[in-house]
Amino acid sequence: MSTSPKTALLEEYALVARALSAPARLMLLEQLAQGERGVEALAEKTGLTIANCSQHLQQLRRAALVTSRRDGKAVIYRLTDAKTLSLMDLLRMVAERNLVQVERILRGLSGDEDAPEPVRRQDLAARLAEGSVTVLDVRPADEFAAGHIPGALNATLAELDRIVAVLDPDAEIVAYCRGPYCIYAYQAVAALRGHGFNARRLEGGLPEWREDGREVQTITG
Amino acid sequence: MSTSPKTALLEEYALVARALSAPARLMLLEQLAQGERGVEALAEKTGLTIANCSQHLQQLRRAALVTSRRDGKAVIYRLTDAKTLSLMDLLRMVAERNLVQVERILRGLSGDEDAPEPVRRQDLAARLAEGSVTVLDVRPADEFAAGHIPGALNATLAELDRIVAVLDPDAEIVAYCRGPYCIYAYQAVAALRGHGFNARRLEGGLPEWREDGREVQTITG
DNA sequence: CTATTATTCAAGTAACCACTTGAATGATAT
DNA sequence: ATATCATTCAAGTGGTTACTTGAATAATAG
Repeated sequence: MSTSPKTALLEEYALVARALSAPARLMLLEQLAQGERGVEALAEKTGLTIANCSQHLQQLRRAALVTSRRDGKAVIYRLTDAKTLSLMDLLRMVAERNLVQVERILRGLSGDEDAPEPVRRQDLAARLAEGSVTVLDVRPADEFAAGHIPGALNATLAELDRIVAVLDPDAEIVAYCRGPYCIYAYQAVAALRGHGFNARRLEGGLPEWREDGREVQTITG
Repeated sequence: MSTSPKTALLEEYALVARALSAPARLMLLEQLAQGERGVEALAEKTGLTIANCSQHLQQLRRAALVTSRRDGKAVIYRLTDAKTLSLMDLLRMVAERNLVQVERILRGLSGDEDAPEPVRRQDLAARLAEGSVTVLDVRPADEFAAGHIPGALNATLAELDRIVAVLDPDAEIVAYCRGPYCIYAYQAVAALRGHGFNARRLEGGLPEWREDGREVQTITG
């Protein structure tokens, strides 16, 4: 108890920030934003070793950004609450707004010229209701199965050619992926526009869609 | 360019979080929330050496959380925009909501028993208009002079006795300080209640009051 | 130009963090 | 109980960060 309460408080706040200060942990949070997961699944998705993944998760837990529960032999992690998502989002907004490098990277992803405005979720919902749009989910099949926007097609970037072959060339396409941290949708839109399609990106991803309270479709295997 | 764009992006986001992950830098941001400052003034307020302070400020600048301009020989720093404040605030909210330690520290500051609800800013504004409340600014005199809530008294914690002597024992007192990161108001309220006063804390501090667009009084020396 | 003042840079040290490896724990099934 | 599986712990290594010290830059005053 040699430290003042002021320093003690600041150290706790700093702990939360430090938890967000490693790319590996941001990747984990992005995965968890899709839904709760076990350690092994997270390790596989992020490419971390299991021990390393576990240690990162414990840091996130210490910062109260995630919570865990036991399910048999497995330990299942999930985001503590929506505030965790807000924090990640604000982090991204500050970075995108103020860091030149970020803009350059994002511009590079979009094919460096005309980046069409992203489609807002409420607009997509309206267009979906009238059936005037094709929705493309650019995530791996297992994540698609666990929940996707109703009526969406599914194809990873590698599988885009398959989709291109069957799409109506005049269709308006809206692509989405895991969320604002995920770049699949950027790349898919760039590729589709390269094929001459009228493609745009959805603002946010599935977690945000869910957060809005909108309908989600699942495939039970 | 051996790293993928995905990793590059996450590293930029992580950079912003890392900038927030040291207590010294949070202290600097709290000071800057009061208004722009030069390096020396910041170093003195935070107790850092000048060189160390300068280096921390450069990290904050790299993360685009603060901006600097030259004014003669001095370099003046300020928060880049209101988003920086939002980030700090969200950080604090996550920490307060979910970290047991934080609650314990805050409870300790308030004299560990009955912590009265803080007064909301709009409520204080209304009460001020009808003159039914005494406002106490618990910051150092120079910060008080640079801007305070109109009609507020000023006393640091060390000077509280002076104020206690002249206050109407029946007065309702609202204390505030630098903002949510600052604990002076907590401590002042605890001390005043120890003296039998009806004292409460203002939610937020002067930066938040200003952010609301409310009137601020200054003393030009 | 030289001196002065405010800030930044550069180099060095101690502490800390990410990641790896291999062993230990905890829950379940046999 | 024993075996098995998922996760966590513990120890070690390389790289990074915070802070200190002393020198270097940049703007102004004389």
